[in-house]
Amino acid sequence: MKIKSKIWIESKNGIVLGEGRVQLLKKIDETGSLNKASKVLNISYQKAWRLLDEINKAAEKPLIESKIGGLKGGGTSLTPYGKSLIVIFETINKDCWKFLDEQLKKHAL
Amino acid sequence: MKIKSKIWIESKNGIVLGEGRVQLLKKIDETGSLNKASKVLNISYQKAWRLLDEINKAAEKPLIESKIGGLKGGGTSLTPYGKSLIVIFETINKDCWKFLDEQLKKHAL
DNA sequence: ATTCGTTATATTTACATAAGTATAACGAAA
DNA sequence: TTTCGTTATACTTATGTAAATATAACGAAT
Repeated sequence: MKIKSKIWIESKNGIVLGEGRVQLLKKIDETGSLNKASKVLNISYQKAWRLLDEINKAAEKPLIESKIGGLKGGGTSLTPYGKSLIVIFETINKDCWKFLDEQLKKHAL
Repeated sequence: MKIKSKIWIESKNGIVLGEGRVQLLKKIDETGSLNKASKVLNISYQKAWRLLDEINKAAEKPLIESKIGGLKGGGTSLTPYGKSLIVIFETINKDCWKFLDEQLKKHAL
């Protein structure tokens, strides 16, 4: 018997961060490109783009910046706000898992 | 900005309890019947039955007891173990929500 | 102007999950 | 033994979500 959880952060305009979105943003930060990030994560570019679009619509301040065109075609990068939000999300997520494991033990399951 | 979560309890044989399963079990406890519970919850009997089947396969000890036939056609009821598990689940779930709200405040979001 | 790799978007197709339909099995009581 | 409301199960049909396909837009450098 084990306890599992999923957490997400949302505003009145939709979901800002969940596990999948954080994973995507981290890969964008690593690669500098939404296109490359989607390939590494093995999801379609369209799905990745839609996720980013939803994040943008839900967030109060921009988490990412996109550039279109140019020699390298463009690219996507994280804002300092975006980076800090990711760290906070992952911290809370880990702490939540720890909390739940403790609760399960406490109730003797 | 608010933080949300879903938790569930699983064994090596599948998911024992989640929010939907707990809701179903509680309605079974109220009505004494899987059929009635499914109608109250506005889900098909087949879906409700499948959920119960998965619970039975996943659980180490039975959470429910079913009777087929008889004057009233039969019925489904919760075992003491099932009832206690529901209480534990709901307690942990509420405590988890509280914990997450605190974490969000702590990180100033 | 052309090239290039990217972002941005619409449209179609596939698939997994839920819903709907149908039917058998059961057993206590009249 | 017939009736009744239930559990149990298979099979078909929708439906919503993801994937696939296609294409436009962009702009720095050559």
